[in-house]
Amino acid sequence: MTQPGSGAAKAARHTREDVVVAALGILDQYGLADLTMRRLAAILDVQPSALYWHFANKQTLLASIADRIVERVRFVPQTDDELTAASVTGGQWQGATRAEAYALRDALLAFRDGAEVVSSALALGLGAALPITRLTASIRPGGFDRRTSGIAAAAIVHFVLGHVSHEQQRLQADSLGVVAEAASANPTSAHPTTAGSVPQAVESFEFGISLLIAGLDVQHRQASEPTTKPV
Amino acid sequence: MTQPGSGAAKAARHTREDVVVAALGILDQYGLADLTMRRLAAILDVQPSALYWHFANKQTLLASIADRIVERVRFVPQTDDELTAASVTGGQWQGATRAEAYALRDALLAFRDGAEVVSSALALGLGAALPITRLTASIRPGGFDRRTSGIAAAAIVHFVLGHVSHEQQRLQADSLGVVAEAASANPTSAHPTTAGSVPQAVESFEFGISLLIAGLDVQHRQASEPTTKPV
DNA sequence: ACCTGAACACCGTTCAAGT
DNA sequence: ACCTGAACACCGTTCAAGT
Repeated sequence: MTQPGSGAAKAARHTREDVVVAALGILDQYGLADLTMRRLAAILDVQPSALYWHFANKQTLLASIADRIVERVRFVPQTDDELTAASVTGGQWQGATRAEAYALRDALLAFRDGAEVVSSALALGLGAALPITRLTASIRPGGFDRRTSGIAAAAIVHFVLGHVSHEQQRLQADSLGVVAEAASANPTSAHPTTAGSVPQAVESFEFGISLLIAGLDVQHRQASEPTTKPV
Repeated sequence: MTQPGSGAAKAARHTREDVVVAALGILDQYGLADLTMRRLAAILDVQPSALYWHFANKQTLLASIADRIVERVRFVPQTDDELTAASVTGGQWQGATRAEAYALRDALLAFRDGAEVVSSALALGLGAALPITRLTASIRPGGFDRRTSGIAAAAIVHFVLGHVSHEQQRLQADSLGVVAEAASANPTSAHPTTAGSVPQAVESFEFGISLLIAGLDVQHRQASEPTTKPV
C-alpha cells in the first residue's frame, strides 16, 4: 500500500505513456490548436511544468503522438492472395502499395488533425517514419532499386499527407463556419463531428494514388523492356 | 502638405499593402513562427490593435501573404516552342504541366516557410488557388475533361506542397540544430541562410512529378485507344 | 480613414525546491 | 521518480476613444 495516496483524489503519479494518451484525447476531441501544454496538464491534474519531466518540449510530445497515429498502418487489410504472394518475391506490388496508401490515409483520418501532426513530425525528422518504411518495402518487389523505391514512397507519402491535410482542415473549417466564398456547396450533414470525410474526397484520393502507381508501373516496364528509349 | 507629419519620425499612416509587404519581410527573414501580430506592428511602428483595421484576423493576413507568394507562378519560363504551340490546341501538355509544377516549387522556395503558408491558406479555402487553376489549364489540352484535370492538378499541388514543405522544414531544422538521429549526414554548406534547397531535393522532386505526369499520360492513352480495358 | 491605450484571456518554458 | 510554485517573456484579439 505504499503506492499512491490512500483513496484520496489528488496526486496520481503519471507515466510518459499516460501523457501521450491524454494528449491524443485532447487532439481528437478539440483539435491541434487546443492541444496546449497547460490544458494537457489540467486534464492530468498536474502543473504545466510537470510535463517537462516527461518530455523535453512540446515538439517532442507531438512527435510521440505522431508515432502513435501512424502505428495503425500495421493493420493493413490484406487479402489472402496478398498474404500468400507476399513470401514469394514479386507478388503484385501495385495492390500492396495501394493498400499501404489507404492504410496511411485511414490512420491519419482516425484522429483530428492527424495529417498535420504527422506531417510536421516527419518533416522535422522526429518520427512517423513507419509509412515510408512500409511503402518502400511494398514498392521494392516491383523491381526498383532501394533508392528509387524510397523516393517513390516519399512521393506517395507527400501526396497522402497533402490530400488528407487538406481534407481535415476543410472538415474543421466547415464545422467552424470559417469557410470563404466558394468551395462549400454541398448540403449534406450539418456538423461532421466524428472523424468522417468529405464527400468526393475518396475519389480524388483514389485518382492521385492511381496516377502515382501507374507512373511507377511505366518506369518499371521501361526498365524491364530490352532497349526502348523513353520519349 | 496636409498629408503626414511635417518631417517628424512617427505617425506614418499605412495601407493594407504596406502591412502585407512588411509581413512578407518578417516571414522571409525570421520564419513563420516569428511572424506575430505584435512583431509586425512593431516593425510598422504601430500598436498591434492597428493591424485589425486592415485585416479581420491573422488568418486573413496569412491568406493575403499566400496569394502574394503564389503570384510568381505567372512567370513560368516558357520555351519558344511552348509559346507558339500554346495557341494551337494540344501542344505538349506534359512539358507545360511540368513547367507549372516547377514554377510553383520556385515560388514556394522563394520565401521562407512559403509552402506551409500556402498550404494552410489553400486548405482553408482562403486563397492561393492560382496554381490549381493554372495546372488545370495546362493539363486539359491532354484531352482530359474538366473534372479530371482539376483533381489531377490538385494531386500535383499536394505533392509539390508536401515536398517543398518537407524541404523547407528540414532547412530550418538543420539551421537550428533541432535535427534528430539520422537524416542529416551531408557535410555541405554550414548554414543555409538564403532560401536555398536541400542537395538531392530536386532529384526526388523531379521523380515525383515524372510519376504523376507519366500516370496521367497512361490514362490519356488508355482513353484515346479504341477499346483496351485497363488491367 | 487610420490609429492609440488598455485590457482580457491566454501561451511555452525554466528552475529551484519539495516528497 | 515525479511533481509544485513562481516566475519570465511572450501571444491574438477586442473595444472605446482619439485625430
